[in-house]
Amino acid sequence: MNFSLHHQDADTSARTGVLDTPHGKIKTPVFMPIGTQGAVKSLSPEEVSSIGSNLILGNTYHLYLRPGHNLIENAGGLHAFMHWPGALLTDSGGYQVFSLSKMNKISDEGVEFKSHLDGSSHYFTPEVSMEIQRSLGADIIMAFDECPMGNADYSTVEKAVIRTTRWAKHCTDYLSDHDAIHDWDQTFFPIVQGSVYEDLRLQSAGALIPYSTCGIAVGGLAVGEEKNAMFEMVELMDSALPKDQARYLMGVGRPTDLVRSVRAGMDMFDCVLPTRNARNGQVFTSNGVLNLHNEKFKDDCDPVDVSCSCPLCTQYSRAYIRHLFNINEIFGHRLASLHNLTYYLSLMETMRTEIEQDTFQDWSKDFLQKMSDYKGM
RNA sequence: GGGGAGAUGGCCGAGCGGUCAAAGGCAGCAGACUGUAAAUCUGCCGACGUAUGUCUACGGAGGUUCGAAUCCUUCUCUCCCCA
Repeated sequence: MNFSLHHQDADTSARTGVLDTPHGKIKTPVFMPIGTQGAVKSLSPEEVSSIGSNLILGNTYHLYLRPGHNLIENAGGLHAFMHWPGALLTDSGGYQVFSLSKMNKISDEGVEFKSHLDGSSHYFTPEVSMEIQRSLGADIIMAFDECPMGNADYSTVEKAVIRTTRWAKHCTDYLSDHDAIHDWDQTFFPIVQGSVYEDLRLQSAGALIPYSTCGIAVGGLAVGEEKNAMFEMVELMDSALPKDQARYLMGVGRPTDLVRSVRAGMDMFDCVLPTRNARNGQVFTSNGVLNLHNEKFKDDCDPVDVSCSCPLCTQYSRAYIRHLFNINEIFGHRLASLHNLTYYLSLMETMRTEIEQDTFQDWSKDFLQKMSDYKGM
């Protein structure tokens, strides 16, 4: 796999590029829909593909617990198992160590955790995470990291940085000793930690760059810290990370977060918001966020967003989608998910175009100015 | 005709002398959601008021009591069993 820069914006750190993966070329900046358990919730792979996505996420922790990575390996890998035609990235399970921390015990070697499904005990080390990700066979595999909460104190974060560095070595050692199982290469991305502490971020980046070949991730953000602190870290990473590698800002975010982060030189994003919020009745539009449950849409025969080309906006009214949510019909979840992903993907496409045309500076300023009037964007 | 059970807020349903404007569920209304334990979670939900509060309420009428959704009388209606 390789990453090539295509165009560097003259006025900001924004850039376009191409990630050339064994399962297709990915234009960056890119937003990756999340398919944690081998499915982008409520949607078929064909639908996800049809709205222009060619890189989605899976999750090591969840797929290991259910249905089990051996099954997926025997099925020919996650691409084949879920019938996904595009490229895949699997997260390592590191985030679950954080989000399910009540059930976990972290040591320098790994994490002992209890399954959230049946309480059974399991043990993840960097090696185990790599072993599972070898089985799953994603094009991009993520380092097993420790992701402290946004309000973690300095010494906790420092420990996490040290552990994450050490674990990155364990990951790459395992990978060099164990070839890919499937017929394509897998590319390893380390994950920078350090929370909102500038020196720890720089320390983490410096220690992890040796382990990255064509991409590196920034983790541990959008986990409860101040938004300004988050962007300070993103900007810090812009200067600290190699220009010729893809930068993946993990778990981010809202539409304005994406624009601000692209301005700061980030190339890859993933977030549950478009799909989760869709299922909860909230859609992102060019004119702000809409809660589809709201009574005010009861008789509203306009499309959700006139400027959107998704199936929801081109074929159905606000009154209809509100009705679907009102009666708790899954078709509503599907349409809203398609819409939100379409919104995100088209936002990325717009940014790519604006960067290529060297109009990104003005465009992004206008966009952020307009969206500042809208809560939730 | 005889015997029995019951009527509670939009609906279902608990409560069986004060701590009851009345549990819980549903429906309704609003909000939250950032590497997905999420089709989840939170708040509101008799009326008026921002609120302390005030008023009206547990089928109707009357009564007992300091106090009644809860006890008594009676009326109306519903359901079940036997003829």
